[in-house]
Amino acid sequence: MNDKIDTSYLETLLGYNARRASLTIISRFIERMTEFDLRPVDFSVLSLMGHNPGITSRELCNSLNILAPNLVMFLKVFEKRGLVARTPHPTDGRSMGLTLTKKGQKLMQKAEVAALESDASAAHKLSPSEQKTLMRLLQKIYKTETTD
Amino acid sequence: MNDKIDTSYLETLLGYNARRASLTIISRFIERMTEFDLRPVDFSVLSLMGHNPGITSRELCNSLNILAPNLVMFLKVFEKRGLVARTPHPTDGRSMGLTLTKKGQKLMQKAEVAALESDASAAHKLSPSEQKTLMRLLQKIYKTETTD
DNA sequence: TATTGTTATACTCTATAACTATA
DNA sequence: TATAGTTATAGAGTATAACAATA
Repeated sequence: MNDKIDTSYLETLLGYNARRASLTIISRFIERMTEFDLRPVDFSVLSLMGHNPGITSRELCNSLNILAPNLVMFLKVFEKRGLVARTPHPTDGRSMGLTLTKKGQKLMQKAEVAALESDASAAHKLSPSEQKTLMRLLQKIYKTETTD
Repeated sequence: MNDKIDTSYLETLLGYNARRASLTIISRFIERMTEFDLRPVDFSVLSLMGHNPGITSRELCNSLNILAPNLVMFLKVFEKRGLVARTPHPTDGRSMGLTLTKKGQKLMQKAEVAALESDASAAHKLSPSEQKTLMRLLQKIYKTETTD
């Protein structure tokens, strides 16, 4: 299609390659998650909640680089869908402890399996050892960064 | 900071790692490009134009996954800044051939050097061979995809 | 009839300022 | 005073529909 267009310079850039690969993986992920009516952010928030029962909004925001005002809306929708329960924090009266409901847990169980399947299909051209290497190198990049 | 939050599951997902790494690299890139008043999209468009003189809007859109209506605005700004010249296409009266002006060329020469520097600094924790491997694996992922 | 480029517009995502209640 | 959560809103980024000019 773009036969005669030379993209060789852009392909020498790490940022270009990372963004293209990231978009490829995520667009596949988005498609896969429509079944559960979850966007990538929704998935991350709910997954973190499932693995960290009682987590607070602030902790979610810090971990996922989400701004507080934006999280509020997400949580409202989750509550309306019956996926999340908010219970008063035992010691801090300002905070709310967030947990998945039974319904939320059942949904995320299936969604997390689907997520791994989506990953596997996006990386199907890579050998298991290449996939491991890729994950390691990616983490090496973003984990060396200060969060803010 | 997020000491007690368990993100281990998310870190097993390729998509999560790719997105986090991609954001790390790109936020650094964005910062570096403020000097030239270029966003990542601007850089990609102008770079592709520099390496493919006479490229058309449609070709840019296809190569970079940009929608035509959005490109129009970018090009207007580029023209106003004196970075891009539009000349009638030799054979197709509908198309316009896009080229960098002298000013655009000088800007992109410096910007492309800065881009490579930004990349290098984002990947400073990776050895040269690791960087090469990372690029290869990323390309393997998005190049196996059909563009549309 | 199909395609390039364009206009206008809508929608989503992300960001900022200001408020409340608790600490 | 500082922080957690909330409200309202603004901005950037991305998407859709419809049109004129040319093929």
